[in-house]
Amino acid sequence: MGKLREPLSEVANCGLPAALEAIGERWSFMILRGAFNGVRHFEEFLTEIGIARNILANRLTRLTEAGILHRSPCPDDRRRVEYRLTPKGLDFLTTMIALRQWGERWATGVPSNPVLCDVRDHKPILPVTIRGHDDRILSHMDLCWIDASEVKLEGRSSATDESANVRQLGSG
Amino acid sequence: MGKLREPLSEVANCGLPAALEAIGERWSFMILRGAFNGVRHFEEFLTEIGIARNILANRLTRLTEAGILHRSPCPDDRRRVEYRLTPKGLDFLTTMIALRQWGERWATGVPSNPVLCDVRDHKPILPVTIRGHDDRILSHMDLCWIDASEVKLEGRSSATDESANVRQLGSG
DNA sequence: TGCACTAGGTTTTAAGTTGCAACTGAAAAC
DNA sequence: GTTTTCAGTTGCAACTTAAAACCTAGTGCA
Repeated sequence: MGKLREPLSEVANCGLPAALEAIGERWSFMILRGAFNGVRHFEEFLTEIGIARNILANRLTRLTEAGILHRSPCPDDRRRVEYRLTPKGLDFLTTMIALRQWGERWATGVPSNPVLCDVRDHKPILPVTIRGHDDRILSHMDLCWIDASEVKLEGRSSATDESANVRQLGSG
Repeated sequence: MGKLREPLSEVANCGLPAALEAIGERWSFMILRGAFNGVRHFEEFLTEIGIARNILANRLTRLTEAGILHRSPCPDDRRRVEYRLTPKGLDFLTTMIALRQWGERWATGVPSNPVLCDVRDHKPILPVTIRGHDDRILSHMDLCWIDASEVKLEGRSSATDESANVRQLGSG
């Protein structure tokens, strides 16, 4: 298979292009959502998310190649194949929940059911947030880009040293 | 423009399909990344992320229609158009950071520079996580789906009441 | 053993999408 | 008033997607 598509600009070392290369295609999120809900088999994905057969086969192959799903033949029924989330796949949950919550916050009239809860207390989870080193919740106003060579790791905040390589984020 | 694509399965009231309808296309994440980094104009996006002209025009229109970007003509130069993130767009940052961090954690040899930091102390932000009502960090093992009618809102955890509508998440 | 059926794919073909390059039209610069 | 710039649009070829038919190994059952 040839490749017309450019590999989503490698400029600025950033995990985004890499991530999008793995899961950026239509349906990939939905397939992973299925996987998180216990869907494991081809025909099950097929009916669960209403995707075309050939596309599903292709996406499962790609997600497997990307190390997000693990493909293993079932020992008891050798026609069947089991797709399971790898650690990398499981680690994707945070992103998926963040996206889902965003969709719910801004979609019109989505009552959202069932609700994702803590098994311990059966209370809904908090909205996913960005947190500072001190666990403070940060908005885009509180963020900046700093050159890797200049980040303060554990040292005490040495006042407001005006560094050249600090860029504010987002719109003013 | 006709539409062959199905609207990503509305089964299970979930914000994901809604979210993907808005930003699920190739390039949309990259365009938003640009926007968060202060990119505002057509030609700027064009050179910054290496997208085709017609595709960019199409995506900017769609993101604007989805209420994620706001399009306004520049008062000082009436040829120019300014695209800015709306509150909905700004709220997408959490998801983008989560995806980016995931990409960085699992990509091979991405040193990640510059680093996203807290403007206050110049220390790197924490990895984005899922938190319970009590702010505990939760993994997929700690999560379950509960029917909206049965979620505990503020009440004391009434022991481990074995409810019928509780479904464990992810693989066992 | 033979036959129907299932699971998980491929193949085929039409329809839709993407990417490049060339073009447009209005506003600014010179 | 000619050239340049900005933000698009158009035309076309290459590619991807979707739907339906087909394929193949493995099961269930008589």
